[in-house]
Amino acid sequence: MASVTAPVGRRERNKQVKLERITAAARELFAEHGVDDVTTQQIAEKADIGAGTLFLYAKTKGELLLLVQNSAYADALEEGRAGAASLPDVLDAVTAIVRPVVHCNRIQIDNGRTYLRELVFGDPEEPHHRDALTLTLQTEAAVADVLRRDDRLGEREAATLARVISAIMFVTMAATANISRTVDELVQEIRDHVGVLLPR
Amino acid sequence: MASVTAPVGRRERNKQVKLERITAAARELFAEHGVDDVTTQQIAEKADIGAGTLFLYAKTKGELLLLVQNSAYADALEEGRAGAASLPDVLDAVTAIVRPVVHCNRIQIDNGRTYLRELVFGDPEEPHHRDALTLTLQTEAAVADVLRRDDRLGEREAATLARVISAIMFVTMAATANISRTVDELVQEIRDHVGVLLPR
DNA sequence: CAACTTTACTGAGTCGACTCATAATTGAGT
DNA sequence: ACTCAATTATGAGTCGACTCAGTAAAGTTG
Repeated sequence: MASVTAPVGRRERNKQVKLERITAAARELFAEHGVDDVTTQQIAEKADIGAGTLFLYAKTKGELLLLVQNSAYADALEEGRAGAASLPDVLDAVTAIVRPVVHCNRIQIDNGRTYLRELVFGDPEEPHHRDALTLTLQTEAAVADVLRRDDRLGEREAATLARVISAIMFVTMAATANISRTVDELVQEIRDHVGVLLPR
Repeated sequence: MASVTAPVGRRERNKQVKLERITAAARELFAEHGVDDVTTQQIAEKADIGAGTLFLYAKTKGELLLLVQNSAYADALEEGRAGAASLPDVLDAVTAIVRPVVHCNRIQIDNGRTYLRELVFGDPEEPHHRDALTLTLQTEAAVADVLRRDDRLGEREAATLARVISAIMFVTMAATANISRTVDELVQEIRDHVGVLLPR
């Protein structure tokens, strides 16, 4: 998990600890039962905090899901970057980034759907929401890095193509938000589209 | 308003009447106060039915919004088709269809956002949901009809281009779901994109 | 360290979407 | 007209997300 925050007084440290307890509790419960079948009370109980305290760390249950998925997403992106580094073929390398990202949004299909819904329609001013958008851009940047290896692609072409791939990932996941598809099927579908777009 | 249902016994007629009362009540209240500031109780009261009865006509409050917006959407599409018929220029004609459709999803910006959210993430098996998807396809068909006037565009080209325009409308509205933009600004933006795509 | 300010925590309470057991209403069969 | 079996309506009740007034824990100052 990629932590970004800085430590200071006891207050800050306590806050950090609680945030992590909440994240862990929510992640486990969401993964096991699905977002809709977990109450905020249960999460609070598991995290050993008061029911109201939860809402000091995430304004809504939806934001809480963003919080949880973000931490999984950050891990997935790291994994994808590492995998891509050792793959010479550009299409393989892009796929290596795509797979874990798709995977972490499909641990529970309904959770993935709810996550995307929050991402698109939640309040973009909320901190966890901003984090989510940042991760999206970081994914795009990772893809662009891979694309730049192909010297037929200039800086601009790589950036645009990366955004297009990012859009395809998003649309593929959103369009299937209600449908049971395996991660492999989704990844293959995205890979096919990307294959068409890359220079031959 | 484009009604589709057939009349039969008293039972069916009563049902129809109630559905219309509900739709009218919800439409007024949503338009005046916004979806989030209207309770299902208020709607039931205004429609003069029991609180539970509402949920026999729409499984969730979200479905209720689809029900309402669909009837406005159907009107808007009719208006757009009529307007397009008298405009010789293809770009103007497409814009004539686009404008009322965008408009009816922006009467209240939050309603538009909630509508799109339901459309993408709601249960596609629900009847009102299917109606909404049908309207989207009908809009696409109306655009395709206009495009076919240009004889440089074959049947396939017109169909594909119509879908692309439909996608642009959707994405433009979704991407600005959280942002205050006037209808005119959105329409202009869409028109610009379409202008680029049409053959010159 | 005592007095005081600021920040964080708490859980009982609110509010509203949705359910469900019960009661009407309808239409078919006789 | 009179069963009787659907079908439809009802509203009190449930359940859970979120709030808020009161309390506790840091931090700060002299």
